[in-house]
Amino acid sequence: MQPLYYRIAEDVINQIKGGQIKPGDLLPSESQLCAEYSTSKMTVRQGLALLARGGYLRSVPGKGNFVEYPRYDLLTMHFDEMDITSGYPQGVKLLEATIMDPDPQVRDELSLPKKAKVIMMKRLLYSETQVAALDIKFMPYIKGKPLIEKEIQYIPFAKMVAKHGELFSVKNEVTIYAAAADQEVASKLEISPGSPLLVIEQKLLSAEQKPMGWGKTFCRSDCLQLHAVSAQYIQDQKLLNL
Amino acid sequence: MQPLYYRIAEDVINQIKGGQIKPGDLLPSESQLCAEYSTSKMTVRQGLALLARGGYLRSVPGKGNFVEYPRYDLLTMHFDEMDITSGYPQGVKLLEATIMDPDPQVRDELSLPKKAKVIMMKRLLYSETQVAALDIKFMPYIKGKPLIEKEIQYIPFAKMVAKHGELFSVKNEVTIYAAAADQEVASKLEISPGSPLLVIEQKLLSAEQKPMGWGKTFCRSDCLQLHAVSAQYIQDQKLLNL
DNA sequence: TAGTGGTCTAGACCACCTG
DNA sequence: AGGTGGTCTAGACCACTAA
Repeated sequence: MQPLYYRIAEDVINQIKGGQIKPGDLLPSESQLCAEYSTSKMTVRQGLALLARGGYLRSVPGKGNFVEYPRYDLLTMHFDEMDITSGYPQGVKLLEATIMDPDPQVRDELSLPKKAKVIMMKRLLYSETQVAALDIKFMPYIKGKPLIEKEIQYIPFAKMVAKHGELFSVKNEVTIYAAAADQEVASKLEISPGSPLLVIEQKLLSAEQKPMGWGKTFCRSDCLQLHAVSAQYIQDQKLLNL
Repeated sequence: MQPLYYRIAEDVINQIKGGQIKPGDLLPSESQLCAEYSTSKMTVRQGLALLARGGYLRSVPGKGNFVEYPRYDLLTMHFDEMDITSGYPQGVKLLEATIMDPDPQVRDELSLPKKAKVIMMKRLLYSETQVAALDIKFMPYIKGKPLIEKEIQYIPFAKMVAKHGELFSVKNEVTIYAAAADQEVASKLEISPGSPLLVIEQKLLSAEQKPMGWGKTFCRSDCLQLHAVSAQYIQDQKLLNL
Protein backbone atom coordinates (compact mmCIF):
# COMPACT_ATOMS: atom_id res chain seq x y z
CA MET A 1 0.00 0.00 0.00
CA GLN A 2 1.39 3.36 -1.10
CA PRO A 3 1.52 6.09 1.49
CA LEU A 4 -1.05 8.81 1.04
CA TYR A 5 1.45 11.61 0.46
CA TYR A 6 2.85 9.60 -2.40
CA ARG A 7 -0.55 9.19 -3.98
CA ILE A 8 -1.18 12.91 -3.71
CA ALA A 9 2.06 13.60 -5.54
CA GLU A 10 1.18 11.13 -8.26
CA ASP A 11 -2.30 12.54 -8.70
CA VAL A 12 -0.94 16.02 -9.14
CA ILE A 13 1.77 14.97 -11.55
CA ASN A 14 -0.67 12.98 -13.61
CA GLN A 15 -2.89 16.03 -13.87
CA ILE A 16 0.13 17.99 -15.00
CA LYS A 17 1.23 15.44 -17.56
CA GLY A 18 -2.33 14.95 -18.72
CA GLY A 19 -2.66 18.65 -19.37
CA GLN A 20 -5.41 19.41 -16.86
CA ILE A 21 -2.95 21.67 -15.08
CA LYS A 22 -0.46 23.68 -17.09
CA PRO A 23 2.81 25.38 -16.23
CA GLY A 24 2.13 28.70 -14.58
CA ASP A 25 -1.13 27.46 -13.10
CA LEU A 26 -1.84 27.60 -9.41
CA LEU A 27 -2.45 24.32 -7.62
CA PRO A 28 -5.37 24.03 -5.24
CA SER A 29 -4.27 25.50 -1.94
CA GLU A 30 -2.85 23.20 0.67
CA SER A 31 -5.95 23.50 2.80
CA GLN A 32 -8.12 22.62 -0.19
CA LEU A 33 -5.99 19.56 -0.81
CA CYS A 34 -6.29 18.63 2.86
CA ALA A 35 -10.05 18.66 2.47
CA GLU A 36 -9.94 16.83 -0.83
CA TYR A 37 -7.89 13.98 0.58
CA SER A 38 -9.33 14.21 4.10
CA THR A 39 -5.87 14.51 5.50
CA SER A 40 -3.74 16.94 7.41
CA LYS A 41 -1.47 19.67 6.21
CA MET A 42 1.81 17.89 6.92
CA THR A 43 0.80 15.00 4.72
CA VAL A 44 -0.21 17.22 1.83
CA ARG A 45 3.00 19.16 2.16
CA GLN A 46 5.04 15.97 2.18
CA GLY A 47 3.49 15.09 -1.15
CA LEU A 48 4.07 18.51 -2.64
CA ALA A 49 7.66 18.42 -1.43
CA LEU A 50 8.27 15.46 -3.73
CA LEU A 51 7.09 17.47 -6.69
CA ALA A 52 9.04 20.54 -5.70
CA ARG A 53 12.17 18.40 -5.47
CA GLY A 54 11.52 17.13 -8.98
CA GLY A 55 11.19 20.65 -10.27
CA TYR A 56 7.49 20.45 -11.03
CA LEU A 57 6.45 23.01 -8.45
CA ARG A 58 7.49 26.36 -7.12
CA SER A 59 6.04 27.44 -3.81
CA VAL A 60 5.48 31.12 -3.26
CA PRO A 61 4.65 32.14 0.30
CA GLY A 62 1.42 34.06 0.52
CA LYS A 63 0.43 33.09 -3.01
CA GLY A 64 0.41 29.37 -3.61
CA ASN A 65 2.06 26.46 -5.37
CA PHE A 66 2.70 27.06 -9.05
CA VAL A 67 3.28 24.45 -11.70
CA GLU A 68 6.70 24.80 -13.32
CA TYR A 69 8.05 23.86 -16.71
CA PRO A 70 10.38 20.97 -16.19
CA ARG A 71 14.01 21.64 -17.05
CA TYR A 72 15.23 19.90 -20.15
CA ASP A 73 18.63 21.56 -20.00
CA LEU A 74 19.87 20.27 -16.66
CA LEU A 75 21.66 17.03 -17.26
CA THR A 76 23.18 14.51 -14.91
CA MET A 77 26.07 12.41 -15.91
CA HIS A 78 28.24 9.76 -14.40
CA PHE A 79 31.98 10.10 -14.80
CA ASP A 80 34.85 8.39 -13.13
CA GLU A 81 38.20 7.83 -14.87
CA MET A 82 38.13 4.24 -13.68
CA ASP A 83 34.95 3.60 -15.64
CA ILE A 84 37.13 3.55 -18.73
CA THR A 85 38.82 0.42 -17.55
CA SER A 86 35.48 -1.21 -16.76
CA GLY A 87 36.79 -1.75 -13.29
CA TYR A 88 39.69 -4.01 -14.19
CA PRO A 89 42.72 -3.06 -12.11
CA GLN A 90 44.87 -4.56 -14.85
CA GLY A 91 43.52 -1.79 -17.04
CA VAL A 92 45.72 0.80 -15.39
CA LYS A 93 49.40 1.29 -16.09
CA LEU A 94 51.27 3.78 -13.95
CA LEU A 95 53.77 5.60 -16.13
CA GLU A 96 55.14 8.09 -13.63
CA ALA A 97 54.54 9.32 -10.12
CA THR A 98 56.93 11.99 -8.94
CA ILE A 99 57.26 15.04 -6.81
CA MET A 100 58.19 18.02 -8.93
CA ASP A 101 58.06 21.77 -9.42
CA PRO A 102 54.80 22.68 -11.12
CA ASP A 103 54.75 24.57 -14.37
CA PRO A 104 52.91 27.91 -14.32
CA GLN A 105 49.58 26.51 -15.46
CA VAL A 106 49.51 23.84 -12.78
CA ARG A 107 50.59 26.30 -10.12
CA ASP A 108 47.82 28.61 -11.20
CA GLU A 109 45.14 25.92 -11.25
CA LEU A 110 46.13 24.76 -7.79
CA SER A 111 46.62 28.33 -6.49
CA LEU A 112 50.02 27.40 -5.11
CA PRO A 113 52.68 29.71 -3.72
CA LYS A 114 55.92 30.10 -5.67
CA LYS A 115 58.10 27.39 -4.20
CA ALA A 116 55.49 24.74 -3.50
CA LYS A 117 55.94 21.30 -5.02
CA VAL A 118 53.33 19.03 -6.50
CA ILE A 119 52.79 15.33 -6.92
CA MET A 120 52.46 14.45 -10.59
CA MET A 121 51.01 11.23 -11.79
CA LYS A 122 50.72 9.88 -15.29
CA ARG A 123 48.65 6.81 -16.05
CA LEU A 124 47.54 4.91 -19.10
CA LEU A 125 44.03 3.51 -19.00
CA TYR A 126 43.09 0.46 -21.03
CA SER A 127 39.61 -0.64 -21.97
CA GLU A 128 39.69 -4.33 -22.74
CA THR A 129 43.12 -4.83 -24.28
CA GLN A 130 43.29 -1.50 -26.01
CA VAL A 131 44.81 1.71 -24.72
CA ALA A 132 42.00 4.21 -24.28
CA ALA A 133 43.20 7.21 -22.34
CA LEU A 134 46.16 9.07 -20.95
CA ASP A 135 45.58 10.54 -17.54
CA ILE A 136 47.75 13.26 -16.01
CA LYS A 137 47.04 14.52 -12.54
CA PHE A 138 48.56 16.97 -10.08
CA MET A 139 48.03 17.54 -6.41
CA PRO A 140 49.75 19.78 -3.89
CA TYR A 141 52.60 17.98 -2.15
CA ILE A 142 51.97 17.69 1.55
CA LYS A 143 55.02 16.71 3.58
CA GLY A 144 54.73 13.54 5.57
CA LYS A 145 51.75 12.30 3.64
CA PRO A 146 53.21 9.86 1.20
CA LEU A 147 51.08 8.16 -1.40
CA ILE A 148 51.23 4.41 -1.54
CA GLU A 149 51.92 3.43 -5.13
CA LYS A 150 49.67 0.44 -5.06
CA GLU A 151 46.82 2.59 -3.89
CA ILE A 152 47.16 5.47 -6.26
CA GLN A 153 47.22 3.25 -9.23
CA TYR A 154 43.70 1.96 -9.04
CA ILE A 155 41.53 4.52 -7.36
CA PRO A 156 39.82 7.49 -9.00
CA PHE A 157 41.46 10.85 -8.57
CA ALA A 158 38.69 12.22 -6.37
CA LYS A 159 39.16 9.44 -3.85
CA MET A 160 42.89 9.85 -3.96
CA VAL A 161 42.65 13.55 -3.24
CA ALA A 162 40.16 12.97 -0.45
CA LYS A 163 42.50 10.43 1.13
CA HIS A 164 45.63 12.51 0.68
CA GLY A 165 44.03 15.63 2.07
CA GLU A 166 42.05 13.70 4.69
CA LEU A 167 38.88 15.24 3.41
CA PHE A 168 35.44 13.84 3.69
CA SER A 169 34.01 15.43 0.64
CA VAL A 170 35.30 17.21 -2.41
CA LYS A 171 33.73 19.41 -4.99
CA ASN A 172 34.41 18.08 -8.45
CA GLU A 173 34.55 20.60 -11.31
CA VAL A 174 34.77 19.04 -14.73
CA THR A 175 35.39 20.64 -18.11
CA ILE A 176 34.84 18.67 -21.30
CA TYR A 177 36.13 19.58 -24.72
CA ALA A 178 37.60 18.20 -27.91
CA ALA A 179 41.17 18.69 -29.04
CA ALA A 180 43.69 17.32 -31.49
CA ALA A 181 46.31 14.92 -30.17
CA ASP A 182 49.82 16.32 -29.88
CA GLN A 183 52.96 14.23 -30.42
CA GLU A 184 53.28 12.89 -26.90
CA VAL A 185 49.65 11.99 -26.38
CA ALA A 186 49.37 10.49 -29.84
CA SER A 187 52.29 8.15 -29.32
CA LYS A 188 51.09 7.07 -25.91
CA LEU A 189 47.60 6.41 -27.24
CA GLU A 190 48.86 4.74 -30.40
CA ILE A 191 47.04 7.12 -32.71
CA SER A 192 48.32 9.62 -35.23
CA PRO A 193 49.01 13.19 -34.19
CA GLY A 194 46.05 15.43 -34.89
CA SER A 195 43.49 12.74 -34.17
CA PRO A 196 40.49 14.00 -32.23
CA LEU A 197 40.52 13.50 -28.47
CA LEU A 198 37.91 13.94 -25.83
CA VAL A 199 39.62 15.85 -23.05
CA ILE A 200 38.19 15.78 -19.56
CA GLU A 201 39.67 18.29 -17.21
CA GLN A 202 39.03 17.82 -13.53
CA LYS A 203 39.53 20.23 -10.68
CA LEU A 204 38.87 19.10 -7.14
CA LEU A 205 38.17 21.58 -4.38
CA SER A 206 37.76 21.25 -0.65
CA ALA A 207 34.64 22.51 1.10
CA GLU A 208 36.56 25.74 1.65
CA GLN A 209 37.10 26.09 -2.12
CA LYS A 210 40.78 25.35 -1.88
CA PRO A 211 42.05 23.51 -4.99
CA MET A 212 43.17 20.06 -3.96
CA GLY A 213 43.82 18.49 -7.32
CA TRP A 214 43.85 19.18 -11.01
CA GLY A 215 44.47 17.20 -14.15
CA LYS A 216 43.36 16.04 -17.54
CA THR A 217 42.28 12.80 -19.09
CA PHE A 218 42.96 12.52 -22.82
CA CYS A 219 40.60 9.96 -24.28
CA ARG A 220 40.75 8.32 -27.67
CA SER A 221 37.57 9.40 -29.37
CA ASP A 222 36.83 5.83 -30.43
CA CYS A 223 36.95 4.61 -26.86
CA LEU A 224 34.89 6.99 -24.82
CA GLN A 225 31.48 8.56 -24.97
CA LEU A 226 29.83 10.37 -22.12
CA HIS A 227 26.15 9.91 -21.45
CA ALA A 228 23.86 12.31 -19.67
CA VAL A 229 20.13 12.52 -19.06
CA SER A 230 17.85 15.31 -17.96
CA ALA A 231 17.97 15.45 -14.19
CA GLN A 232 14.24 15.68 -14.13
CA TYR A 233 13.93 12.18 -15.34
CA ILE A 234 16.23 10.65 -12.78
CA GLN A 235 14.17 12.19 -10.05
CA ASP A 236 11.04 10.69 -11.54
CA GLN A 237 12.47 7.25 -11.46
CA LYS A 238 13.55 7.60 -7.90
CA LEU A 239 10.58 9.42 -6.52
CA LEU A 240 7.59 8.44 -8.60
CA ASN A 241 7.03 5.33 -10.63
CA LEU A 242 6.20 7.04 -13.88
CA MET B 1 16.26 33.59 12.05
CA GLN B 2 16.93 30.16 10.60
CA PRO B 3 14.29 27.53 11.13
CA LEU B 4 15.21 24.87 13.64
CA TYR B 5 15.16 21.99 11.17
CA TYR B 6 17.71 23.86 9.12
CA ARG B 7 20.01 24.30 12.10
CA ILE B 8 19.76 20.61 12.89
CA ALA B 9 20.82 19.76 9.35
CA GLU B 10 23.75 22.16 9.54
CA ASP B 11 24.89 20.83 12.89
CA VAL B 12 24.92 17.29 11.58
CA ILE B 13 26.71 18.19 8.37
CA ASN B 14 29.31 20.16 10.25
CA GLN B 15 29.96 17.16 12.45
CA ILE B 16 30.35 15.09 9.31
CA LYS B 17 32.68 17.54 7.62
CA GLY B 18 34.59 18.07 10.82
CA GLY B 19 35.20 14.36 11.10
CA GLN B 20 33.34 13.75 14.37
CA ILE B 21 30.99 11.47 12.45
CA LYS B 22 32.35 9.34 9.64
CA PRO B 23 30.74 7.58 6.68
CA GLY B 24 29.18 4.34 7.81
CA ASP B 25 28.48 5.71 11.28
CA LEU B 26 25.04 5.74 12.77
CA LEU B 27 23.53 9.08 13.65
CA PRO B 28 21.86 9.54 17.02
CA SER B 29 18.35 8.16 16.71
CA GLU B 30 15.56 10.53 15.80
CA SER B 31 14.14 10.38 19.31
CA GLN B 32 17.56 11.19 20.75
CA LEU B 33 17.79 14.20 18.44
CA CYS B 34 14.29 15.24 19.51
CA ALA B 35 15.49 15.29 23.10
CA GLU B 36 18.75 17.02 22.20
CA TYR B 37 17.00 19.87 20.41
CA SER B 38 13.88 19.80 22.58
CA THR B 39 11.74 19.48 19.51
CA SER B 40 9.34 17.05 17.91
CA LYS B 41 9.94 14.22 15.53
CA MET B 42 8.60 15.93 12.42
CA THR B 43 11.05 18.79 12.85
CA VAL B 44 14.01 16.48 13.29
CA ARG B 45 12.94 14.45 10.28
CA GLN B 46 12.59 17.60 8.20
CA GLY B 47 16.20 18.39 8.97
CA LEU B 48 17.42 14.91 8.20
CA ALA B 49 15.46 14.94 4.94
CA LEU B 50 17.66 17.81 3.74
CA LEU B 51 20.75 15.73 4.33
CA ALA B 52 19.26 12.64 2.74
CA ARG B 53 18.42 14.70 -0.33
CA GLY B 54 22.01 15.86 -0.52
CA GLY B 55 23.26 12.29 -0.37
CA TYR B 56 24.80 12.60 3.09
CA LEU B 57 22.43 10.15 4.77
CA ARG B 58 20.82 6.84 4.15
CA SER B 59 17.86 5.90 6.30
CA VAL B 60 17.35 2.23 7.08
CA PRO B 61 14.02 1.37 8.69
CA GLY B 62 14.43 -0.47 11.93
CA LYS B 63 18.12 0.43 12.14
CA GLY B 64 18.84 4.11 11.91
CA ASN B 65 20.29 6.92 9.82
CA PHE B 66 23.72 6.16 8.41
CA VAL B 67 26.26 8.67 7.17
CA GLU B 68 27.08 8.15 3.49
CA TYR B 69 30.13 8.89 1.42
CA PRO B 70 29.24 11.74 -0.87
CA ARG B 71 29.29 10.93 -4.57
CA TYR B 72 32.09 12.55 -6.51
CA ASP B 73 31.16 10.81 -9.74
CA LEU B 74 27.66 12.16 -10.26
CA LEU B 75 27.91 15.37 -12.21
CA THR B 76 25.33 17.90 -13.23
CA MET B 77 25.71 19.96 -16.32
CA HIS B 78 23.83 22.60 -18.19
CA PHE B 79 23.40 22.18 -21.90
CA ASP B 80 21.20 23.88 -24.41
CA GLU B 81 22.15 24.38 -28.04
CA MET B 82 21.09 27.98 -27.78
CA ASP B 83 23.68 28.63 -25.10
CA ILE B 84 26.22 28.59 -27.89
CA THR B 85 24.75 31.73 -29.34
CA SER B 86 24.72 33.41 -25.93
CA GLY B 87 21.05 34.00 -26.47
CA TYR B 88 21.35 36.18 -29.54
CA PRO B 89 18.65 35.25 -32.06
CA GLN B 90 20.91 36.66 -34.76
CA GLY B 91 23.28 33.87 -33.84
CA VAL B 92 21.14 31.29 -35.60
CA LYS B 93 21.05 30.74 -39.33
CA LEU B 94 18.52 28.25 -40.66
CA LEU B 95 20.08 26.37 -43.55
CA GLU B 96 17.32 23.89 -44.29
CA ALA B 97 13.99 22.73 -42.92
CA THR B 98 12.28 20.06 -44.97
CA ILE B 99 10.09 17.03 -44.78
CA MET B 100 11.94 14.00 -46.08
CA ASP B 101 12.38 10.25 -45.98
CA PRO B 102 14.72 9.37 -43.15
CA ASP B 103 17.89 7.42 -43.77
CA PRO B 104 18.17 4.12 -41.90
CA GLN B 105 20.01 5.53 -38.91
CA VAL B 106 17.46 8.25 -38.32
CA ARG B 107 14.60 5.82 -38.75
CA ASP B 108 16.21 3.53 -36.24
CA GLU B 109 16.87 6.26 -33.68
CA LEU B 110 13.29 7.47 -33.93
CA SER B 111 11.86 3.92 -34.05
CA LEU B 112 9.81 4.83 -37.10
CA PRO B 113 7.84 2.49 -39.37
CA LYS B 114 9.04 2.05 -42.95
CA LYS B 115 7.19 4.74 -44.82
CA ALA B 116 7.11 7.42 -42.16
CA LYS B 117 8.55 10.81 -42.97
CA VAL B 118 10.58 13.11 -40.80
CA ILE B 119 11.17 16.81 -40.43
CA MET B 120 14.83 17.63 -40.91
CA MET B 121 16.37 20.85 -39.81
CA LYS B 122 19.86 22.16 -40.31
CA ARG B 123 21.07 25.23 -38.50
CA LEU B 124 24.31 27.10 -38.11
CA LEU B 125 25.00 28.54 -34.68
CA TYR B 126 27.23 31.56 -34.24
CA SER B 127 28.91 32.70 -31.08
CA GLU B 128 29.67 36.38 -31.37
CA THR B 129 30.47 36.80 -35.04
CA GLN B 130 32.08 33.43 -35.53
CA VAL B 131 30.44 30.22 -36.68
CA ALA B 132 30.59 27.78 -33.80
CA ALA B 133 28.39 24.78 -34.50
CA LEU B 134 26.37 22.92 -37.06
CA ASP B 135 23.15 21.51 -35.74
CA ILE B 136 21.14 18.80 -37.48
CA LYS B 137 17.88 17.62 -36.01
CA PHE B 138 15.12 15.19 -36.93
CA MET B 139 11.63 14.71 -35.61
CA PRO B 140 8.78 12.48 -36.73
CA TYR B 141 6.51 14.26 -39.18
CA ILE B 142 3.02 14.61 -37.79
CA LYS B 143 0.41 15.61 -40.34
CA GLY B 144 -1.43 18.81 -39.70
CA LYS B 145 1.13 20.06 -37.21
CA PRO B 146 3.22 22.45 -39.21
CA LEU B 147 6.24 24.12 -37.73
CA ILE B 148 6.42 27.84 -37.97
CA GLU B 149 9.79 28.74 -39.43
CA LYS B 150 10.25 31.76 -37.26
CA GLU B 151 9.67 29.68 -34.19
CA ILE B 152 11.89 26.75 -34.97
CA GLN B 153 14.79 28.91 -35.70
CA TYR B 154 15.39 30.27 -32.26
CA ILE B 155 14.18 27.77 -29.71
CA PRO B 156 16.09 24.82 -28.34
CA PHE B 157 15.28 21.44 -29.80
CA ALA B 158 13.70 20.14 -26.60
CA LYS B 159 11.18 22.97 -26.58
CA MET B 160 10.48 22.50 -30.24
CA VAL B 161 9.78 18.82 -29.78
CA ALA B 162 7.59 19.48 -26.76
CA LYS B 163 5.60 22.01 -28.74
CA HIS B 164 5.31 19.89 -31.85
CA GLY B 165 4.23 16.81 -29.93
CA GLU B 166 2.18 18.82 -27.46
CA LEU B 167 4.08 17.32 -24.61
CA PHE B 168 4.57 18.82 -21.23
CA SER B 169 7.84 17.18 -20.48
CA VAL B 170 10.49 15.29 -22.35
CA LYS B 171 13.32 13.06 -21.33
CA ASN B 172 16.57 14.30 -22.76
CA GLU B 173 19.28 11.73 -23.44
CA VAL B 174 22.61 13.22 -24.44
CA THR B 175 25.74 11.54 -25.73
CA ILE B 176 28.99 13.47 -25.91
CA TYR B 177 32.03 12.46 -27.90
CA ALA B 178 34.86 13.77 -30.03
CA ALA B 179 35.19 13.22 -33.76
CA ALA B 180 37.07 14.50 -36.77
CA ALA B 181 35.25 16.89 -39.09
CA ASP B 182 34.20 15.45 -42.44
CA GLN B 183 34.10 17.48 -45.66
CA GLU B 184 30.60 18.88 -45.25
CA VAL B 185 30.90 19.85 -41.60
CA ALA B 186 34.36 21.29 -42.10
CA SER B 187 33.26 23.59 -44.88
CA LYS B 188 30.19 24.76 -42.97
CA LEU B 189 32.24 25.44 -39.87
CA GLU B 190 35.09 27.03 -41.80
CA ILE B 191 37.70 24.64 -40.49
CA SER B 192 39.86 22.09 -42.23
CA PRO B 193 38.63 18.52 -42.62
CA GLY B 194 39.92 16.29 -39.84
CA SER B 195 39.80 19.03 -37.23
CA PRO B 196 38.53 17.86 -33.87
CA LEU B 197 34.86 18.42 -33.11
CA LEU B 198 32.83 18.08 -29.99
CA VAL B 199 29.72 16.18 -31.01
CA ILE B 200 26.62 16.35 -28.87
CA GLU B 201 23.97 13.86 -29.77
CA GLN B 202 20.52 14.41 -28.35
CA LYS B 203 17.59 12.05 -28.19
CA LEU B 204 14.30 13.25 -26.82
CA LEU B 205 11.71 10.83 -25.49
CA SER B 206 8.16 11.25 -24.31
CA ALA B 207 7.11 10.11 -20.86
CA GLU B 208 6.12 6.84 -22.53
CA GLN B 209 9.67 6.42 -23.85
CA LYS B 210 8.67 7.07 -27.42
CA PRO B 211 11.45 8.84 -29.36
CA MET B 212 10.26 12.30 -30.31
CA GLY B 213 13.43 13.78 -31.69
CA TRP B 214 17.01 13.01 -32.49
CA GLY B 215 19.98 14.90 -33.79
CA LYS B 216 23.53 16.04 -33.47
CA THR B 217 25.33 19.26 -32.80
CA PHE B 218 28.83 19.48 -34.28
CA CYS B 219 30.79 22.04 -32.34
CA ARG B 220 34.09 23.63 -33.23
CA SER B 221 36.42 22.56 -30.48
CA ASP B 222 37.68 26.11 -30.06
CA CYS B 223 34.17 27.41 -29.44
CA LEU B 224 32.60 25.07 -26.94
CA GLN B 225 33.46 23.54 -23.62
CA LEU B 226 31.01 21.81 -21.36
CA HIS B 227 31.14 22.34 -17.64
CA ALA B 228 29.87 20.00 -14.97
CA VAL B 229 30.07 19.87 -11.19
CA SER B 230 29.44 17.15 -8.68
CA ALA B 231 25.72 17.09 -7.99
CA GLN B 232 26.46 16.97 -4.32
CA TYR B 233 27.81 20.43 -4.38
CA ILE B 234 24.87 22.03 -6.14
CA GLN B 235 22.59 20.67 -3.51
CA ASP B 236 24.74 22.19 -0.82
CA GLN B 237 24.46 25.61 -2.31
CA LYS B 238 20.74 25.36 -2.58
CA LEU B 239 20.00 23.66 0.68
CA LEU B 240 22.70 24.67 3.11
CA ASN B 241 24.85 27.73 3.13
CA LEU B 242 28.17 25.94 3.30
C1' DT C 1 -8.74 41.16 6.74
C1' DA C 2 -8.66 36.76 4.82
C1' DG C 3 -6.06 33.43 2.49
C1' DT C 4 -1.57 31.40 1.51
C1' DG C 5 2.57 28.77 2.41
C1' DG C 6 6.35 27.77 6.29
C1' DT C 7 7.30 26.04 10.73
C1' DC C 8 6.35 23.36 14.68
C1' DT C 9 4.01 20.44 18.39
C1' DA C 10 2.86 16.29 20.98
C1' DG C 11 1.20 12.84 20.32
C1' DA C 12 -0.32 8.18 17.52
C1' DC C 13 0.18 3.68 14.99
C1' DC C 14 2.80 0.90 11.82
C1' DA C 15 6.60 -2.12 9.79
C1' DC C 16 11.01 -3.37 10.50
C1' DC C 17 15.18 -5.17 12.92
C1' DT C 18 17.70 -6.93 16.89
C1' DG C 19 18.34 -9.37 21.01
C1' DA D 1 10.01 -6.82 23.67
C1' DG D 2 12.07 -2.62 22.82
C1' DG D 3 14.12 0.44 19.69
C1' DT D 4 14.22 2.30 14.99
C1' DG D 5 12.53 4.89 11.06
C1' DG D 6 7.94 5.91 8.18
C1' DT D 7 3.45 7.77 8.13
C1' DC D 8 -0.14 10.61 9.83
C1' DT D 9 -3.15 13.71 12.83
C1' DA D 10 -5.33 17.97 14.37
C1' DG D 11 -4.23 21.45 15.73
C1' DA D 12 -1.06 26.05 16.44
C1' DC D 13 1.44 30.45 15.24
C1' DC D 14 4.08 33.07 11.90
C1' DA D 15 5.25 35.94 7.61
C1' DC D 16 3.73 37.08 3.43
C1' DT D 17 0.32 38.65 -0.20
C1' DA D 18 -3.74 40.49 -1.87
C1' DA D 19 -7.97 43.06 -1.98
